[in-house]
Amino acid sequence: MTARPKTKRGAARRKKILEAAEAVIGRTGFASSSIAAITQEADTALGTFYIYFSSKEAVFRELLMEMGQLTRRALTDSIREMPNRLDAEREGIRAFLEFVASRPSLYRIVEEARYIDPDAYRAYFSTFAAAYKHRLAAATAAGEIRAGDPEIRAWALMGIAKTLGERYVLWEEEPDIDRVVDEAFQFIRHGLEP
Amino acid sequence: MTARPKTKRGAARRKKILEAAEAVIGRTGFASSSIAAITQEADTALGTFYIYFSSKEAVFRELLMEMGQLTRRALTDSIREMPNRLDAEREGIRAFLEFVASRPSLYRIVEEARYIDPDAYRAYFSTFAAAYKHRLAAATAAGEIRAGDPEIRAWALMGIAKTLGERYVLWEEEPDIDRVVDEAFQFIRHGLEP
DNA sequence: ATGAAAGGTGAATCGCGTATCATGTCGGAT
DNA sequence: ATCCGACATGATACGCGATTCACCTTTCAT
Repeated sequence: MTARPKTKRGAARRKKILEAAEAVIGRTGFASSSIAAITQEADTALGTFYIYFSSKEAVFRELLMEMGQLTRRALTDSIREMPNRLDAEREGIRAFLEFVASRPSLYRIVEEARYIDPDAYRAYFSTFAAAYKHRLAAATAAGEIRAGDPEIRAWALMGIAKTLGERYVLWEEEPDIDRVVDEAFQFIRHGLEP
Repeated sequence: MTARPKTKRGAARRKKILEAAEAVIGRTGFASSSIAAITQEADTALGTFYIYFSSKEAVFRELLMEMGQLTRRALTDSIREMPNRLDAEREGIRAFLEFVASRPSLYRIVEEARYIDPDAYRAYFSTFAAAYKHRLAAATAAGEIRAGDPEIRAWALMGIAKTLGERYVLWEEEPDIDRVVDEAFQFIRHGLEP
């Protein structure tokens, strides 16, 4: 019944399966990732999977959560020291693209969530958007950026990041993140500047 | 062997199945759309499906092509009369959002192509990007917009459109397209203006 | 050292959905 | 009116993969 592991052995095994799931699903997509393939990648018997996860969807959901936490952390860490919104935008994009480069599987998993678990997908991005909107509104009030609907802007900016991440990080053998950040930021800066 | 229809009856039947496929796949996603569900929606026997399509992937690919043509047409039609790039940007976004509103299924199908047929998905957007890039480069040369990498800009702008389409058209009961276009365009205009 | 709980196994079950095919029906050319 | 190719049917074969389960092994508290 998908119990939490109660020994270090169990915890290690669970982790191994979770990592294998990330790798396999990230590589071949959700549909073509069989439990057999995942457990094989984890050097584990098939049945063991069901000790820690109730279904394929369940691991998927857990990976989505993980992605959310990691992305959030990467972004807040990169932004924390920035003196104003525009600098924060630039570093936020950089952090995001670097995160995509470091965990490409997780990026693919998030996008595929739209079809596996639409509610979770919506919640995922709506949460990001809400925080983003809040920051943009504060920056507007502080006069750091031009006035404008902070929600629409938040979604537009997320759209830029998502798409550039896919095109210039996932699709590229050797991503040139600095160049992409610089070019994108020129556009965004003028778009937001007072 | 998936022959082209040779009578009007055949052509009508094929079309009926294609439309049913668009509806069903757009509504429930590719994975959970069985041939049975599609043929049922088309008031057709299951086996008839295979007279016109060799597999589920095959209809999917055809729908993707259709979407490409329709989107292209909608965009070029809306842009044709525009005197400059900035006006074209504004009307291009509007046309895209209106197209999403009118054919939501097709939007979902395109995005799901990433997982069903990755090569086709890449080709799809790369083709758009190439044309877009060309236009942005021309506009730069004409002094209509500030200098900047036209390719990165093209992908960034496509990202904005895709994401706003999803959030403010697909997810909204009664999309307020004008408002979204106005807000997004303010941002884009300043981002590109000389 | 021991036994009970936790962890691990993989063959077998089971449901589902793709694709086939043997058997009709239709339509329009002659 | 007849006939032949085009169309249409739906029961069924078939494969695949998720999930289960009866049984075995390891861990660790006592």
